[in-house]
Amino acid sequence: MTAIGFSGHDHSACISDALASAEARCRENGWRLTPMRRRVLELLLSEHRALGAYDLLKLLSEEGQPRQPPVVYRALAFLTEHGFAHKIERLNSYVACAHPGSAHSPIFLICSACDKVAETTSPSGNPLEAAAREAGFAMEAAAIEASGTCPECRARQNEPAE
Amino acid sequence: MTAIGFSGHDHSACISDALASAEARCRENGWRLTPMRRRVLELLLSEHRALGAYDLLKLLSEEGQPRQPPVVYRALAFLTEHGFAHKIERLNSYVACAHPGSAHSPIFLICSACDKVAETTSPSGNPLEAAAREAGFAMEAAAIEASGTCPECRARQNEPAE
DNA sequence: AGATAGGATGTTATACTATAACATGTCGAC
DNA sequence: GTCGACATGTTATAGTATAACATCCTATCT
Repeated sequence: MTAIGFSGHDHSACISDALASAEARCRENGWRLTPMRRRVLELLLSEHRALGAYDLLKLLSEEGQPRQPPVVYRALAFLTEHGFAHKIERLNSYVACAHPGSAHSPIFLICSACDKVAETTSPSGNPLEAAAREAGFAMEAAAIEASGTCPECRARQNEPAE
Repeated sequence: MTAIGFSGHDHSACISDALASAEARCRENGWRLTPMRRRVLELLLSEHRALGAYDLLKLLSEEGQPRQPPVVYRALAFLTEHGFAHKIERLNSYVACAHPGSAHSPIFLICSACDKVAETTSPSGNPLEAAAREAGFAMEAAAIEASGTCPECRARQNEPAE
């Protein structure tokens, strides 16, 4: 599995796939992908970037009636609960899931230069499992977040030109 | 390296070791472990539990003059910057570092039943490194946090008695 | 069609987390 | 002893999140 987010993918397909997958999974499970929830997911999908709840709120407000925080928090709760989005704790913000449908313990690579967030998974099984087992700890959920510089921003820094 | 925090260690030694280590490292590096900073570290060390900034603020206030948020946030900034404490992003709170002195990318095991936090490290090198390298990502910092149930709380749940 | 029950959204208010900005104090180097 | 650097005190405010209650929508049963 490879990191999705920094470059080299057809992003419009990425969006439509994710939406189609979300619709299918909701239909199968009897969840309701309401217009509000769908719209928030679309906004999150529009870029591989983490958006804060209040960023989303602003975008939603610009589209019509003013919205209140609970509206977007509720949509985010639905999306994260069912694996359509993830919260990036370090940024207090949210990204669409890049691997919808598959159960996974994601690893996020957060570029501090351009704010893009790539989602990948551990190549060699989940390392936490080993650490948790050793400690006798029953793991339920995990968040792995790394900050750094993405390939594109590194290239940009090396040929700074001006 | 084993997980420190859930049980089976001499906690008073744990506290005095950490304080001594912090003092030594500050002396070596010319950092100032002021009374305020030292006190916040002591409070964090008093249990292997994550404390919020406002919890600390309350404890400090009870000890004397009322304190304002920046006081504790500044102490926390100093402690985290120099590796004496870590922030637990999922909880918006802070723990004393259980492995002071050694450079490390910690893994936190957070018990959702008793709120204790154990700090351990990956047994087999850092898995993020591999994922990051594969993505061409230059990693600077990482946070690995797992939620679940600690051994003691699991035992308690299994023999619930009454 | 009407009644009803569950869940989704609207709305107000407020709690919790964090920092900006500026004043004041402390301590060591010169 | 004064100067500069750093630490702390203080006020105000920004940013993140949720409680609580009202309303509405939709699916189902009769």
